[in-house]
Amino acid sequence: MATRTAIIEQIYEDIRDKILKNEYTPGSKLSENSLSADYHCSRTPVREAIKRLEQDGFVTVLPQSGSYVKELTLKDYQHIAEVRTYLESLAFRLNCENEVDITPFSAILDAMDRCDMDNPNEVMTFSDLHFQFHLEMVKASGNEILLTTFNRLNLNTNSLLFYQRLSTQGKVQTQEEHRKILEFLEKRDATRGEKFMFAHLWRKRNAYKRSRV
Amino acid sequence: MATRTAIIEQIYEDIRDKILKNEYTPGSKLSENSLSADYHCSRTPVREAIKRLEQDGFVTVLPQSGSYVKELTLKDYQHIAEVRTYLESLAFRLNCENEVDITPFSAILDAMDRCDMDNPNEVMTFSDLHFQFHLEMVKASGNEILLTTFNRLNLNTNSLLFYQRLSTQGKVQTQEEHRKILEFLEKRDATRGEKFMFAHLWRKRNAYKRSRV
DNA sequence: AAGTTCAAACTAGCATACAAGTATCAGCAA
DNA sequence: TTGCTGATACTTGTATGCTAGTTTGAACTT
Repeated sequence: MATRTAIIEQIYEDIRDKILKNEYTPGSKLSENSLSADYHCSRTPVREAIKRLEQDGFVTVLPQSGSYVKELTLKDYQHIAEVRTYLESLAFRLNCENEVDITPFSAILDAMDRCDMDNPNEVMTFSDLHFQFHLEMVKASGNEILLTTFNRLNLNTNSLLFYQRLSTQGKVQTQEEHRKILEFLEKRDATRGEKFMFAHLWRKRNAYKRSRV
Repeated sequence: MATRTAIIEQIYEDIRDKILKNEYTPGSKLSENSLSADYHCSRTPVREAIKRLEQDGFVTVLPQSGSYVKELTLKDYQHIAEVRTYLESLAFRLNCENEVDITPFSAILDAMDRCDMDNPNEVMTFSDLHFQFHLEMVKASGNEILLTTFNRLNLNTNSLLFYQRLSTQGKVQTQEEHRKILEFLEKRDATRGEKFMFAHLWRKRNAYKRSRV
């Protein structure tokens, strides 16, 4: 049975995906009326979906006026990268403590290795898998609150965080780092592994910071 | 002008406060009908407030059945403490980078020093100031996303995190650590300061973990 | 022609009505 | 007495109507 309340969830995800895919561009308006027409439902579920999007930082609501897709600045990206760095460092530490199985992680890395970086489609796959890897790290931690916090962290950033290194060379370096992270995880070396994980992510943060000009 | 939409905000905060004050005990039901009667409004704003409470982890909504105040387990407290540790460590590092002024922090610590731990009221004040200190650390970082993330981190935990050390002895130790944190902050020693901040918070996390029996 | 004003149209906030799923409890059977 | 069943009352989910704030643009003034 698809529960009835799933309608809101569905609208939420659909709008969010369209924002992530840039079908709704930053600054564009999200009208309750037109959206309810699009989804063949009343304004109520649309309204609740928009409220959630606002909560999660995708949308800005101006009272009595309208809802607009939020524009993220480079500074926002930097801030998100900062928080992500720390959340994922925590995830790594917890995974060491819990002695998680690394085979699922290895599987993802293997799949990433098989991607041909001269094929745009596979570059996309590579990026998706890359995100999967990091998400899996958080999921495996067994800390639900950490996972929720991570998921809420405006995933707009995926594009910028992970669609960056497109070249075969970039792939090799990224993968080397990922393998090393897994090595530390296998050895349950929380201290050094966390340091490495931190550096892996913080570098990207610094890139945002520098590019502010 | 008090904007009209403030109604939802007001209901949200009121219910949240009542949950924090234990006026609504964990497991108890939050009926849209009775709440809308309490607040002399329709179900719509109440509904949106409850949806926000659900998002923020205070309430569990069972479809077509009802909303209930979430019961937090010791494990939840541990998980929250873990995430807080890392978020505040980040805050400390950013404050070092930004070379923030430490006087507001000192002021809070001074006020804490003046609390008489034999007077229950002042113990309460001490706890509030304690939370203020940590919140200020996050606010000063200038990372809005970090602040939002921190604020959402179910503040139920305050009671357990900060109402713990009630004795004069506990106060002294806590304050010593806080002063040391400020010293590191003043010296802009991100590396060692962050380590100390981490230890300061992680100890509490370990206390939760141990007490699981 | 440019700026201002005011009214009309549009937007979301809120109230209310109805639909549909869930829980409860009385009545019955074993 | 205990366990089951079914009807009823109650809950939230969704639709819709009305209100009030916001925006827009055309007419008017300067």
